[in-house]
Amino acid sequence: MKAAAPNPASTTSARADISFTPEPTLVHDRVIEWFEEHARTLPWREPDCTPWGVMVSEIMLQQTPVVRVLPRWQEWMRRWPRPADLAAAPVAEILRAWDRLGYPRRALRLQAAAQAMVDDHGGEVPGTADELRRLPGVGEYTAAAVACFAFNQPEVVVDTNIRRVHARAFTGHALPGKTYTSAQRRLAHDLMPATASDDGATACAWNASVMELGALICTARAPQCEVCPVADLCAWRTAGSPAPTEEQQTKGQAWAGTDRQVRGAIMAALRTSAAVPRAELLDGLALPEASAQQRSRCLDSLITDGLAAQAGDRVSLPGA
DNA sequence: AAGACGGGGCA
DNA sequence: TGCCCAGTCTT
Repeated sequence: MKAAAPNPASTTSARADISFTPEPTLVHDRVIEWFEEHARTLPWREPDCTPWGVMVSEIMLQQTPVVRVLPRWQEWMRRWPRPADLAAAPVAEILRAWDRLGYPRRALRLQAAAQAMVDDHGGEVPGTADELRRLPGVGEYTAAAVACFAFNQPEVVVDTNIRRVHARAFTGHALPGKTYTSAQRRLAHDLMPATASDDGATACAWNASVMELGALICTARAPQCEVCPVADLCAWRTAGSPAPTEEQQTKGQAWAGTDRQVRGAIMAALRTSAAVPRAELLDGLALPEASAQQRSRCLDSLITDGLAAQAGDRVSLPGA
């Protein structure tokens, strides 16, 4: 596939004055060619996958690795093949089917998004990033990703993998830093292939290819530069592969003893049981270090979030 | 701009 | 143990 020159006039910014090292078109061609040869075969990338299938995959893949998503995605698509199917499903079943993907509020938001599609979009996944962005649980990344991967629209897709590849190949940094800056957004935009000649096909290929390169080769910990198609062009390599600065270190979330751990333990217990007395549920958590107050507070927060329900003394998944 | 929000696998 | 992963939402 032939990549064209970067977008000349798709914005008001004076792109023509910006010069990149390395030359973007060269990187486009190399990375897209690499993708065509080495990309993983994933069900949501198959041509027959519906926009809904793409949407479900994108929500599941927020902060969750592909290998853990695969089996859950297969089951979800079998049980709820259209937005209306998920919208009509009991919340308890959805949370059980979400299993241990983590951040279960994503499952709730996905159902809310499905309901919005039924209410406002004729039961279909909306086809533009602006419409997608208004759905619950759909942020800047997911809106662009679904518009691009399901509807072939040349949106600027930027995830953690893409930020890292950009930081290394074009900015010369080891890591992109914790926050997504306006400078990074502008760089990603300026690096997009032109859309005039091919209706955005190369732009979408570029998005998918850079993401895959970041996931498989240009990884955070130990990048495999030996097999990288643009190693000889990479600004970070050219600079001698400097180590990450203090600023670029990732924050690292604590886990042991946090409310997130306790909430997760409560959800795990609720998924495998019918309604249980509150005290029995909280006392049964295998978390010796969690105080009674913390357990109680976390259960209350889950109820507030709509992830658990209490009727009288008994607690269960919502609607169960 | 920073913090909350799950969970498992790998170095 | 610490770090990382196709982010979003709230303050």
